[in-house]
Amino acid sequence: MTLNYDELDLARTLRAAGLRATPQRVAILRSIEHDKSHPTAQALFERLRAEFPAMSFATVYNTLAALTKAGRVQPMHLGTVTRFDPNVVPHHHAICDVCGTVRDVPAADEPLLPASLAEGFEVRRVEGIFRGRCGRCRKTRRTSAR
Amino acid sequence: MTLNYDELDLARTLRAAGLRATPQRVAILRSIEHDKSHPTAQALFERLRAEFPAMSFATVYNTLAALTKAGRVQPMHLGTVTRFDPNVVPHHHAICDVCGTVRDVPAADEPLLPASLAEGFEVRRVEGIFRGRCGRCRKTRRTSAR
DNA sequence: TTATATGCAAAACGTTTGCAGCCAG
DNA sequence: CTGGCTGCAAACGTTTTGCATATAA
Repeated sequence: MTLNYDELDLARTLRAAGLRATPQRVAILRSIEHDKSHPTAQALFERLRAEFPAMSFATVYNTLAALTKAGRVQPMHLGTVTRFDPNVVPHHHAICDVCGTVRDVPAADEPLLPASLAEGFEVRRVEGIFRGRCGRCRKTRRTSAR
Repeated sequence: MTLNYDELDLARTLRAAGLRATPQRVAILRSIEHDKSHPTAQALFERLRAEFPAMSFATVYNTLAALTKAGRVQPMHLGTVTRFDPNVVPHHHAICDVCGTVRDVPAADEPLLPASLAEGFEVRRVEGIFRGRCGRCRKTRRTSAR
Protein backbone atom coordinates (compact mmCIF):
# COMPACT_ATOMS: atom_id res chain seq x y z
CA MET A 1 0.00 0.00 0.00
CA THR A 2 1.43 3.31 -1.12
CA LEU A 3 0.24 6.55 0.41
CA ASN A 4 0.73 10.12 -0.65
CA TYR A 5 1.16 12.96 1.83
CA ASP A 6 -2.54 13.59 2.38
CA GLU A 7 -3.16 9.90 2.82
CA LEU A 8 -0.38 9.62 5.35
CA ASP A 9 -2.18 12.31 7.27
CA LEU A 10 -5.45 10.42 7.12
CA ALA A 11 -3.68 7.23 8.11
CA ARG A 12 -2.25 9.04 11.11
CA THR A 13 -5.70 10.22 12.09
CA LEU A 14 -7.05 6.69 11.85
CA ARG A 15 -4.27 5.21 13.96
CA ALA A 16 -4.69 7.97 16.49
CA ALA A 17 -8.26 6.74 16.78
CA GLY A 18 -7.01 3.22 17.39
CA LEU A 19 -7.95 2.00 13.93
CA ARG A 20 -5.92 0.29 11.24
CA ALA A 21 -5.19 2.48 8.28
CA THR A 22 -6.40 0.22 5.50
CA PRO A 23 -6.72 1.73 2.02
CA GLN A 24 -10.50 1.46 2.25
CA ARG A 25 -10.64 3.32 5.53
CA VAL A 26 -8.30 6.01 4.35
CA ALA A 27 -10.52 6.49 1.30
CA ILE A 28 -13.71 6.56 3.36
CA LEU A 29 -12.32 9.05 5.82
CA ARG A 30 -10.97 11.23 3.02
CA SER A 31 -14.32 11.08 1.30
CA ILE A 32 -16.42 12.16 4.26
CA GLU A 33 -13.95 14.40 6.11
CA HIS A 34 -14.92 17.67 4.49
CA ASP A 35 -18.27 16.60 3.09
CA LYS A 36 -21.04 18.87 4.24
CA SER A 37 -23.79 16.89 2.48
CA HIS A 38 -24.37 14.43 5.34
CA PRO A 39 -23.95 11.42 3.05
CA THR A 40 -25.51 8.03 3.64
CA ALA A 41 -23.45 4.85 3.69
CA GLN A 42 -24.88 4.10 0.25
CA ALA A 43 -23.73 7.44 -1.13
CA LEU A 44 -20.22 6.89 0.18
CA PHE A 45 -20.17 3.36 -1.16
CA GLU A 46 -21.18 4.50 -4.65
CA ARG A 47 -18.71 7.35 -4.57
CA LEU A 48 -15.89 4.93 -3.78
CA ARG A 49 -16.86 2.19 -6.24
CA ALA A 50 -14.68 3.75 -8.94
CA GLU A 51 -11.64 3.60 -6.73
CA PHE A 52 -12.40 0.27 -5.02
CA PRO A 53 -14.57 -1.86 -7.31
CA ALA A 54 -14.32 -4.75 -4.88
CA MET A 55 -15.26 -2.88 -1.74
CA SER A 56 -18.31 -4.17 0.09
CA PHE A 57 -21.13 -2.42 1.90
CA ALA A 58 -20.03 -4.12 5.05
CA THR A 59 -16.70 -2.34 4.97
CA VAL A 60 -18.36 1.03 4.60
CA TYR A 61 -20.74 0.29 7.45
CA ASN A 62 -18.01 -1.15 9.64
CA THR A 63 -15.76 1.80 9.02
CA LEU A 64 -18.50 4.34 9.69
CA ALA A 65 -19.34 2.53 12.91
CA ALA A 66 -15.66 2.60 13.87
CA LEU A 67 -15.33 6.29 13.03
CA THR A 68 -18.48 6.95 15.05
CA LYS A 69 -17.13 5.11 18.06
CA ALA A 70 -13.88 7.01 17.65
CA GLY A 71 -15.82 10.26 17.69
CA ARG A 72 -14.69 11.30 14.22
CA VAL A 73 -18.17 11.19 12.73
CA GLN A 74 -21.71 11.63 14.02
CA PRO A 75 -24.56 9.47 12.74
CA MET A 76 -27.91 11.14 12.31
CA HIS A 77 -31.13 9.26 11.73
CA LEU A 78 -33.24 11.13 9.29
CA GLY A 79 -36.34 9.53 7.90
CA THR A 80 -35.47 5.88 7.49
CA VAL A 81 -31.81 6.26 6.61
CA THR A 82 -28.71 7.06 8.60
CA ARG A 83 -26.65 9.97 7.44
CA PHE A 84 -23.16 10.70 8.64
CA ASP A 85 -21.88 14.07 9.67
CA PRO A 86 -18.15 14.77 9.91
CA ASN A 87 -18.96 17.80 12.05
CA VAL A 88 -18.91 16.46 15.59
CA VAL A 89 -19.12 19.85 17.26
CA PRO A 90 -22.63 20.28 18.70
CA HIS A 91 -24.82 22.00 16.14
CA HIS A 92 -28.29 21.97 14.62
CA HIS A 93 -29.69 21.03 11.23
CA ALA A 94 -31.85 22.78 8.72
CA ILE A 95 -33.63 20.32 6.46
CA CYS A 96 -35.34 21.39 3.26
CA ASP A 97 -38.76 19.77 2.78
CA VAL A 98 -38.41 20.14 -0.97
CA CYS A 99 -34.94 19.02 -1.95
CA GLY A 100 -34.04 17.20 1.24
CA THR A 101 -30.69 18.87 1.69
CA VAL A 102 -29.43 19.03 5.23
CA ARG A 103 -27.40 22.06 6.21
CA ASP A 104 -25.55 22.57 9.44
CA VAL A 105 -26.68 25.37 11.70
CA PRO A 106 -24.04 26.47 14.20
CA ALA A 107 -25.24 26.18 17.77
CA ALA A 108 -25.53 29.61 19.26
CA ASP A 109 -24.10 30.33 22.67
CA GLU A 110 -27.55 30.25 24.22
CA PRO A 111 -28.31 26.67 25.16
CA LEU A 112 -31.50 26.41 23.05
CA LEU A 113 -33.24 25.04 26.13
CA PRO A 114 -36.87 25.79 26.86
CA ALA A 115 -37.57 26.53 30.48
CA SER A 116 -40.20 23.83 30.39
CA LEU A 117 -37.69 20.98 30.33
CA ALA A 118 -36.59 20.67 33.94
CA GLU A 119 -38.13 17.78 35.91
CA GLY A 120 -34.88 16.03 36.68
CA PHE A 121 -33.83 15.45 33.11
CA GLU A 122 -30.09 15.79 32.64
CA VAL A 123 -29.45 17.19 29.18
CA ARG A 124 -26.30 15.96 27.50
CA ARG A 125 -26.88 16.86 23.88
CA VAL A 126 -29.28 19.26 22.27
CA GLU A 127 -30.16 19.13 18.64
CA GLY A 128 -32.51 21.47 16.87
CA ILE A 129 -34.12 20.32 13.65
CA PHE A 130 -35.44 23.11 11.50
CA ARG A 131 -37.68 21.95 8.70
CA GLY A 132 -38.78 24.23 5.96
CA ARG A 133 -37.56 25.36 2.56
CA CYS A 134 -34.05 26.32 1.68
CA GLY A 135 -33.36 29.56 -0.14
CA ARG A 136 -32.90 27.81 -3.47
CA CYS A 137 -36.17 25.91 -3.28
CA ARG A 138 -38.03 29.00 -2.14
CA LYS A 139 -37.38 30.48 -5.55
CA THR A 140 -39.14 27.60 -7.30
CA ARG A 141 -42.86 26.94 -7.38
CA ARG A 142 -42.71 23.70 -5.48
CA THR A 143 -44.00 23.81 -1.96
CA SER A 144 -43.02 20.40 -0.67
CA ALA A 145 -42.05 17.01 -1.97
CA ARG A 146 -40.25 13.76 -1.20
CA MET B 1 -70.10 -3.96 14.20
CA THR B 2 -71.34 -2.77 17.59
CA LEU B 3 -69.86 0.32 19.17
CA ASN B 4 -70.13 1.65 22.68
CA TYR B 5 -70.28 5.35 23.48
CA ASP B 6 -66.53 5.93 23.45
CA GLU B 7 -66.19 4.05 20.23
CA LEU B 8 -68.94 6.07 18.61
CA ASP B 9 -66.89 9.10 19.50
CA LEU B 10 -63.78 7.64 17.94
CA ALA B 11 -65.78 6.65 14.88
CA ARG B 12 -67.00 10.19 14.56
CA THR B 13 -63.44 11.47 14.77
CA LEU B 14 -62.38 9.10 12.03
CA ARG B 15 -65.23 10.04 9.71
CA ALA B 16 -64.55 13.71 10.36
CA ALA B 17 -61.06 12.98 9.04
CA GLY B 18 -62.55 11.42 5.91
CA LEU B 19 -61.75 7.88 7.00
CA ARG B 20 -63.97 4.83 7.34
CA ALA B 21 -64.61 3.81 10.91
CA THR B 22 -63.61 0.18 10.73
CA PRO B 23 -63.26 -1.72 14.01
CA GLN B 24 -59.50 -1.92 13.48
CA ARG B 25 -59.15 1.80 12.98
CA VAL B 26 -61.32 2.61 15.94
CA ALA B 27 -59.13 0.35 18.06
CA ILE B 28 -55.91 1.84 16.72
CA LEU B 29 -57.06 5.38 17.29
CA ARG B 30 -58.29 4.53 20.77
CA SER B 31 -54.99 2.87 21.52
CA ILE B 32 -52.78 5.76 20.51
CA GLU B 33 -55.03 8.72 21.28
CA HIS B 34 -53.87 9.33 24.83
CA ASP B 35 -50.65 7.37 24.67
CA LYS B 36 -47.68 9.49 25.66
CA SER B 37 -45.14 6.73 25.03
CA HIS B 38 -44.67 7.51 21.33
CA PRO B 39 -45.34 3.92 20.32
CA THR B 40 -44.02 2.26 17.18
CA ALA B 41 -46.30 0.53 14.68
CA GLN B 42 -44.97 -2.74 16.10
CA ALA B 43 -45.92 -1.80 19.64
CA LEU B 44 -49.44 -0.88 18.60
CA PHE B 45 -49.77 -4.05 16.59
CA GLU B 46 -48.74 -6.22 19.53
CA ARG B 47 -50.99 -4.31 21.88
CA LEU B 48 -53.98 -4.98 19.62
CA ARG B 49 -53.25 -8.63 18.87
CA ALA B 50 -55.35 -9.71 21.83
CA GLU B 51 -58.38 -7.86 20.54
CA PHE B 52 -57.82 -8.56 16.83
CA PRO B 53 -55.84 -11.78 16.43
CA ALA B 54 -56.27 -11.57 12.67
CA MET B 55 -55.11 -7.99 12.23
CA SER B 56 -52.14 -7.44 9.95
CA PHE B 57 -49.18 -5.11 10.09
CA ALA B 58 -50.36 -3.56 6.88
CA THR B 59 -53.54 -2.36 8.53
CA VAL B 60 -51.63 -0.73 11.35
CA TYR B 61 -49.27 0.97 8.93
CA ASN B 62 -52.07 2.00 6.59
CA THR B 63 -54.09 3.41 9.45
CA LEU B 64 -51.16 5.30 10.92
CA ALA B 65 -50.39 6.74 7.48
CA ALA B 66 -54.03 7.76 7.13
CA LEU B 67 -54.09 9.33 10.60
CA THR B 68 -50.88 11.14 9.77
CA LYS B 69 -52.29 12.52 6.55
CA ALA B 70 -55.41 13.53 8.46
CA GLY B 71 -53.23 15.40 10.93
CA ARG B 72 -54.35 13.30 13.91
CA VAL B 73 -50.91 11.86 14.57
CA GLN B 74 -47.34 12.93 13.98
CA PRO B 75 -44.67 10.44 12.91
CA MET B 76 -41.22 10.90 14.35
CA HIS B 77 -38.11 9.14 13.14
CA LEU B 78 -36.02 8.20 16.08
CA GLY B 79 -33.07 5.95 15.62
CA THR B 80 -34.08 3.59 12.84
CA VAL B 81 -37.74 3.25 13.73
CA THR B 82 -40.76 5.45 13.28
CA ARG B 83 -42.65 6.39 16.40
CA PHE B 84 -46.08 7.99 16.40
CA ASP B 85 -47.08 10.90 18.53
CA PRO B 86 -50.75 11.75 19.12
CA ASN B 87 -49.66 15.21 20.20
CA VAL B 88 -49.72 17.24 17.00
CA VAL B 89 -49.17 20.59 18.69
CA PRO B 90 -45.59 21.74 18.00
CA HIS B 91 -43.36 20.60 20.81
CA HIS B 92 -39.95 19.14 21.58
CA HIS B 93 -38.74 15.79 22.86
CA ALA B 94 -36.54 14.68 25.71
CA ILE B 95 -35.01 11.28 25.05
CA CYS B 96 -33.34 9.25 27.78
CA ASP B 97 -30.07 7.66 26.65
CA VAL B 98 -30.51 4.92 29.23
CA CYS B 99 -34.10 3.71 29.05
CA GLY B 100 -34.99 5.23 25.71
CA THR B 101 -38.20 6.84 26.89
CA VAL B 102 -39.33 9.84 24.92
CA ARG B 103 -41.10 12.58 26.80
CA ASP B 104 -42.80 15.58 25.30
CA VAL B 105 -41.39 18.98 26.13
CA PRO B 106 -43.84 21.82 25.58
CA ALA B 107 -42.54 24.38 23.13
CA ALA B 108 -41.91 27.60 24.95
CA ASP B 109 -43.05 30.87 23.49
CA GLU B 110 -39.56 31.69 22.38
CA PRO B 111 -39.08 30.23 18.93
CA LEU B 112 -36.01 28.15 19.84
CA LEU B 113 -34.29 29.63 16.81
CA PRO B 114 -30.59 30.41 16.80
CA ALA B 115 -29.72 33.66 15.13
CA SER B 116 -27.32 31.75 12.96
CA LEU B 117 -30.05 30.16 10.86
CA ALA B 118 -31.05 32.94 8.44
CA GLU B 119 -29.64 32.66 4.90
CA GLY B 120 -32.99 32.46 3.19
CA PHE B 121 -34.21 29.34 4.93
CA GLU B 122 -37.94 29.46 5.61
CA VAL B 123 -38.59 27.59 8.84
CA ARG B 124 -41.89 25.73 8.99
CA ARG B 125 -41.39 23.38 11.90
CA VAL B 126 -38.87 23.39 14.70
CA GLU B 127 -38.13 20.38 16.80
CA GLY B 128 -35.72 20.28 19.65
CA ILE B 129 -34.27 16.93 20.66
CA PHE B 130 -32.83 16.83 24.13
CA ARG B 131 -30.78 13.74 24.82
CA GLY B 132 -29.61 12.85 28.26
CA ARG B 133 -30.86 10.93 31.27
CA CYS B 134 -34.33 11.05 32.70
CA GLY B 135 -34.86 11.59 36.41
CA ARG B 136 -35.54 7.94 37.06
CA CYS B 137 -32.41 6.70 35.31
CA ARG B 138 -30.29 9.34 37.00
CA LYS B 139 -30.95 7.56 40.27
CA THR B 140 -29.48 4.31 38.97
CA ARG B 141 -25.84 3.54 38.35
CA ARG B 142 -26.14 3.14 34.61
CA THR B 143 -24.72 5.91 32.54
CA SER B 144 -25.87 4.98 29.07
CA ALA B 145 -27.16 2.03 27.11
CA ARG B 146 -29.12 0.96 24.08
C1' DT C 1 2.95 -13.34 13.58
C1' DT C 2 -1.60 -12.33 14.75
C1' DA C 3 -5.34 -9.55 15.75
C1' DT C 4 -7.98 -6.80 12.91
C1' DA C 5 -10.22 -5.84 8.74
C1' DT C 6 -11.94 -7.41 4.38
C1' DG C 7 -15.34 -9.33 0.79
C1' DC C 8 -19.14 -12.05 0.15
C1' DA C 9 -23.53 -13.68 0.97
C1' DA C 10 -27.26 -14.31 3.68
C1' DA C 11 -30.24 -12.69 7.29
C1' DA C 12 -32.48 -9.27 9.97
C1' DC C 13 -35.20 -5.36 10.43
C1' DG C 14 -38.86 -2.03 9.70
C1' DT C 15 -41.72 -0.71 6.16
C1' DT C 16 -44.32 -0.85 1.71
C1' DT C 17 -46.82 -3.02 -1.92
C1' DG C 18 -50.08 -5.98 -4.77
C1' DC C 19 -54.00 -8.36 -4.77
C1' DA C 20 -58.33 -11.03 -3.92
C1' DG C 21 -62.06 -10.63 -1.02
C1' DC C 22 -64.83 -8.01 2.52
C1' DC C 23 -67.69 -4.68 4.56
C1' DA C 24 -68.85 0.33 5.96
C1' DG C 25 -71.42 3.80 4.17
C1' DC D 1 -73.83 -1.56 -4.37
C1' DT D 2 -69.29 0.08 -4.48
C1' DG D 3 -65.00 2.00 -3.21
C1' DG D 4 -62.23 1.98 0.56
C1' DC D 5 -60.32 -1.20 3.66
C1' DT D 6 -58.73 -5.77 5.16
C1' DG D 7 -55.49 -9.81 5.61
C1' DC D 8 -51.95 -12.17 3.55
C1' DA D 9 -47.66 -12.71 1.59
C1' DA D 10 -44.14 -11.22 -0.85
C1' DA D 11 -40.92 -7.36 -2.00
C1' DC D 12 -38.33 -3.55 -0.60
C1' DG D 13 -34.33 -0.69 1.10
C1' DT D 14 -31.23 -0.29 4.72
C1' DT D 15 -28.36 -2.25 8.02
C1' DT D 16 -26.21 -6.25 10.44
C1' DT D 17 -24.11 -10.71 10.77
C1' DG D 18 -21.11 -14.99 10.04
C1' DC D 19 -17.35 -16.77 8.08
C1' DA D 20 -13.19 -17.75 5.38
C1' DT D 21 -9.47 -15.02 3.63
C1' DA D 22 -6.22 -11.30 3.49
C1' DT D 23 -3.28 -7.80 5.50
C1' DA D 24 -1.51 -3.86 8.59
C1' DA D 25 1.39 -3.40 12.20
